[in-house]
Amino acid sequence: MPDSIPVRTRFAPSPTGSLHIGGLRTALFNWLFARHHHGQFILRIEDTDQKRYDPNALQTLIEALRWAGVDWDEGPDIGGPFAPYVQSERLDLYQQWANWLVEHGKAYRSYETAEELEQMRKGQEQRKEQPGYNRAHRSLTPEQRAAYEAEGRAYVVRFAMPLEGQTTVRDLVQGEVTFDNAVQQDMVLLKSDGFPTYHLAHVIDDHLMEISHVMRAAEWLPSLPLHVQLWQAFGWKMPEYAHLPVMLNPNGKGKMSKRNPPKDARGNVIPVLVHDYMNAGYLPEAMDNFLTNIGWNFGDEREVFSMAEAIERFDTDRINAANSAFPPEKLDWLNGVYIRDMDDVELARRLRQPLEAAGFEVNVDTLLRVVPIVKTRIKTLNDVVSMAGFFFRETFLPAAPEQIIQKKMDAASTVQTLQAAVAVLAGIDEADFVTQTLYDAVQPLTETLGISNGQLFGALRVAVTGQTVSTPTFESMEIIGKDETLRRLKQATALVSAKL
RNA sequence: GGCCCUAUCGUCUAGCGGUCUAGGACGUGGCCCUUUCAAGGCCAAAACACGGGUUCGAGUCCCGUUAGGGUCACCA
Repeated sequence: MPDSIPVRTRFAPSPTGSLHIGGLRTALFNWLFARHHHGQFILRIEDTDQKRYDPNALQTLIEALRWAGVDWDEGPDIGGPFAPYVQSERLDLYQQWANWLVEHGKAYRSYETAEELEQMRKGQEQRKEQPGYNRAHRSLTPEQRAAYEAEGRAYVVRFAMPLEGQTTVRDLVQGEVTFDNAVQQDMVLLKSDGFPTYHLAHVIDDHLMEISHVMRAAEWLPSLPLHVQLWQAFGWKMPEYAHLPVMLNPNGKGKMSKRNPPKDARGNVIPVLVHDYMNAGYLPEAMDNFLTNIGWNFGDEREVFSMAEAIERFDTDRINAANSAFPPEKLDWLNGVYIRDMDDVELARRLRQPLEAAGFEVNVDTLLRVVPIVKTRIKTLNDVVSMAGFFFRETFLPAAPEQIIQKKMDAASTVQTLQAAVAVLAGIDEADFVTQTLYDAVQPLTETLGISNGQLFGALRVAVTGQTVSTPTFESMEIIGKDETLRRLKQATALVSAKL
């Protein structure tokens, strides 16, 4: 289904730090939309605020997007027909068009100093007036202007917003939105340092880069009338706008932000940056699926789907206009789903990193054998460390004797149990040291010892793994091997004996 | 406070006038399985904010109220 106008969307973050989780969702939606319509997705860097510029941010940003599997057709790293894709390298363009607006009476130079503006705001506050620029320099006489110029004053270029009438836009998500022009501000388009503000830069770039659809967070909705008027002032064809619902804190109070860190139901801090999720062991597949499900719905009552499937049916008509709270439990659940569904070899590959980061030397053969018994037990990749890290520990860390002793047992009965198990296990050939054989050999001991499976297996499990919460007993023994299993059981016997 | 947006289970959502005694998912509770922890299976509790209209008929359309959110910079 060929579209009449080629779809071109963009993600235009400002490089002020690592990518915000909400930013990733915005990127994802733009990307999904472009891919669905067989169009292009562009990455553009909006570094027009010199005060907030972070030189490492671009790299981090790219890293996060790549991690999530978002790819772009044009961007600062790969160039493209409308390069450069970094706004600080396009300054002359913005200045040129700002001048054009001034020359055509659509904008004007404003010479107030920061202090003067501060004064004005204070006055407004005292008089309990609505804050905003008073348009003092909107109609300066040529003489006044010349005087300020002669003074050598710096100036900003402000947009001359229409003073009456209304601005109505049909937003793809929000529907028809109408604003009174009279309450709008004469916003700054070009700052005194020669850099453009977002308002000016995005309109010029979206025009020049032939962007067809602007999908951005609903936080931008209040400045939409300004943008619409800017498009009209330039006489350019406006792209479609789609304002995405804002992602709110898990409790629904306020949007997710770095200041004011969100918390989950138990009071744990919820990370806001994509890198935090990367480091916490979340899978990009799960993260993408999760984020795509907030504010958009796959349909058919399906919640688990790949990005390839999402691309097939992604469109703006299923985007919800209502804001939504960030559901952290759902992310954990989804991540678990993806871990369980993953091929063992692939999962092993991904488990390696967190294991090594925890200081373990990873034996790949062992890891491959461990994967099947951990995959249903972990929610994040990092969970493997606490659940199965012991398989890779250089020297075994035995559990405390109290932990080896099971419910309704004492040191004496535990020692008796461990010794009985050692006797049985010692008689099994190394080649037969596999789960089922071990189970069949050991289980009958419950009869002779008069204890339950739970007591028997529990004692052995804690003795052999060193953990009260761990992978299952016999599976773990098989991986650990006969010699080491026996050694650990004897060590545990000694440990508990000391309690007699 | 002004302006704008939104309003279905605790949460993410389905629902686009009759098929809604409102569906799915997460979470929660219970049961089963069980060797810890999970996973898995089964079951349960849980919502159309309120008030007016429109209509034969409203969760679905309109208005108001209330509530929540966003935004009011030479930041994006």
